[in-house]
Amino acid sequence: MKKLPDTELEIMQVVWKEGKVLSTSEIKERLEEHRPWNVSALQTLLNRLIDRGFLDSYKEGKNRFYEAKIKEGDYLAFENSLFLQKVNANSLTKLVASLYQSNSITDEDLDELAKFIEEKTGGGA
Amino acid sequence: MKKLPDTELEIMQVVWKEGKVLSTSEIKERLEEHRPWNVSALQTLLNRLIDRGFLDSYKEGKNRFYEAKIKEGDYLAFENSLFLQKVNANSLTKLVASLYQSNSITDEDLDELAKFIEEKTGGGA
DNA sequence: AGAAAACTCCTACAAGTGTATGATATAGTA
DNA sequence: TACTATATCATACACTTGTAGGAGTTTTCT
Repeated sequence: MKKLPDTELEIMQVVWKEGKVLSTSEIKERLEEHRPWNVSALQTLLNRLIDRGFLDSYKEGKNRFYEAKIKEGDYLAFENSLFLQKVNANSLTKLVASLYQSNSITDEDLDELAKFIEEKTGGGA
Repeated sequence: MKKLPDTELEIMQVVWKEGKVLSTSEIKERLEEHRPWNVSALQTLLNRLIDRGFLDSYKEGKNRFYEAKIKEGDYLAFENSLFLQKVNANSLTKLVASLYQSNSITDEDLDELAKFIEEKTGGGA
């Protein structure tokens, strides 16, 4: 697997979120909740995602439809793990400390995370 | 600030780690602890880092020396925060859960993180 | 000084990424 | 069928990123 370029990831996030087959214009609509998109540019990116094996597509009449071939969880596992390694020297605490010190996360985020950790490791005593 | 390309980040990590002014060949040596580097390619990247404002340089005789102009912590804050937002929809727990499920981190990593959280929030009761 | 060695600088180029124009195809409608 | 609206497709192009060759400089050594 390879890291997706920013714009292609944006598209995959829409497809993953909807969780079903989408037409080009449906994808465009969802994407435009965030920023304007040129249809042809979108087409190019969709084709690249097919080449990468992230999407499948078929045509029905006038429209082309797309569906995810790679699971969101699988891709996130890949990209998150790569990021931790490349940027934070594989140190989870370093990453969270950096986020906390720069106020990118709040005490509430830490509380929520603490609960998750408790669930995962607390039972093993 | 802008996200650094992979190779430029590799270089900055060496400069940050050493924590002092380094010559081209010193940087090359450190980099080559991981993989081979072509000197000219390295020069190009160093120049790009100067253009971006990440490095300063001066020449002394035959050699050129480089020093960091941006602090590691400042850059990490930027990149970590951006990554959390773009890839994990700003959910810290989602990020950590993904790392844990894919075995990219261990129970020990979670324990260490739990201690960090305790330090930061535990005292505020 | 002259030759050799070490290092830098200029330039180039292929692949990847973001963006868009114009041509073509399909569907609906008078 | 001819017209129109809508969508796709092919192609292109500039900018970014990764990589490297070769010319030019400065130092070193004899």
